[in-house]
Amino acid sequence: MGRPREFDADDALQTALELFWRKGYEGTSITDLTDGMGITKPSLYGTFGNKEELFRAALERYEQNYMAFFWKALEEPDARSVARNVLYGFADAQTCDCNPSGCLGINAAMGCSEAAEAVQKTIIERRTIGHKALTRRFERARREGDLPSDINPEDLARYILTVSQGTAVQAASGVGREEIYRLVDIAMRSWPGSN
Amino acid sequence: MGRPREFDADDALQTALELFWRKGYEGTSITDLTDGMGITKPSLYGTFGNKEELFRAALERYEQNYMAFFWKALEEPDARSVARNVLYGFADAQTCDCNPSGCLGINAAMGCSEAAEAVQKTIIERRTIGHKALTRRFERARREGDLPSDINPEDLARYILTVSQGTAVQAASGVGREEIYRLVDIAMRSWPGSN
DNA sequence: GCTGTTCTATACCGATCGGTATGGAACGTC
DNA sequence: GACGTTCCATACCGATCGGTATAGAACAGC
Repeated sequence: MGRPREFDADDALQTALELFWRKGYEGTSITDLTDGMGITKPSLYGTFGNKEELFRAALERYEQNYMAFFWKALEEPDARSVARNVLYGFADAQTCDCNPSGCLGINAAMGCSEAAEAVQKTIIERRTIGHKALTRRFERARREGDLPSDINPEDLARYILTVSQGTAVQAASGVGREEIYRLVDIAMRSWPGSN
Repeated sequence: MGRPREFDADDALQTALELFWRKGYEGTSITDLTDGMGITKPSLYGTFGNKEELFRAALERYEQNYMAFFWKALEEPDARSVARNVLYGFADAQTCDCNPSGCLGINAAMGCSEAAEAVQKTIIERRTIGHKALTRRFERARREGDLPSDINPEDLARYILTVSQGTAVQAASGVGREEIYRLVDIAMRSWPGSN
């Protein structure tokens, strides 16, 4: 029933995702989106609702397609491997030649006007979810004797994620993968009992 | 000669600095600025040139008034104290109740449109200057036997600055000073010979 | 008090922002 | 082949973007 759409909604969403990733939420205009996706404004609004809904769809796709390593890393047998895989997983995602540099969440949510507060809040919530999951994984490691009992799992998780957010800034400003790898090696030296 | 201006240019610049710090370069509109500074558009343009020049003036003031600790830290006698002072200095600046949260350079330069490319580039250059200065300080420390000779000063400097950029993201998303202090303590454990 | 200069207030500029109304083109169904 | 439905193209909407022209108000020097 009805005329079929002339574009692939999945391809279009992928393009929107990459644009938001590269230029942020407010830095990407509707014209940027329609030009990049190769569709017209009514098609965009008809298919994706509005700019904010499109961004949320892109964010969800981003998490499923590029942040899957994080949840996978939590299944590593020991806490040190979890931390390593998280750090290197972020480093890889942020410096892949086939992706924009840096992190979608950070590029999109920093320094935006009041109009983007809802989007900003959502991204901070997502970060909090990741922090809580990593904290729980480290709590388990401590119960299992995998981490010293004087370690605070919440602080350790925040440290790992903070380094990853820092590498996102580095990557966004053009620092390459090899440099970031070496930096992550140094970060891992802070691991309990490393030296 | 001529009518004297009815506002204090220094106060106005300070207000602009705080607005840019809080909402970024593109996230802060001219109306935000004039409203906050309590002046009209012609006064703003007459005094500061245009938005970009005003931002550059605010950035310079920011570095002089809020980033002075960094250059001071380089004068510490040993490399470990340098690193500690840099990390805690950033943490303090990013989480002071009297300032906006986070870092002006990061809030302003992440995820902006092509229109802000020149500003973005300037901020990245400033970061590079800081990285080079810290690298040279660590090179000196290595020569002085203050750091092991198998340490790469450039990578170590990048690690310290990356953690600080990560804490800027944390602070901007509402994480408090005490949490960031504890995270910095963990980061310092990666220091050569700490454990 | 006049003049020249500098500031401020208002109103305005074209461009772009996110979003939509309208009309015609392309389909599946009957 | 007419019909209802869906999609696309164009043109448009009010609001806001960064920036400015114009005109009057407030001063210093003479």
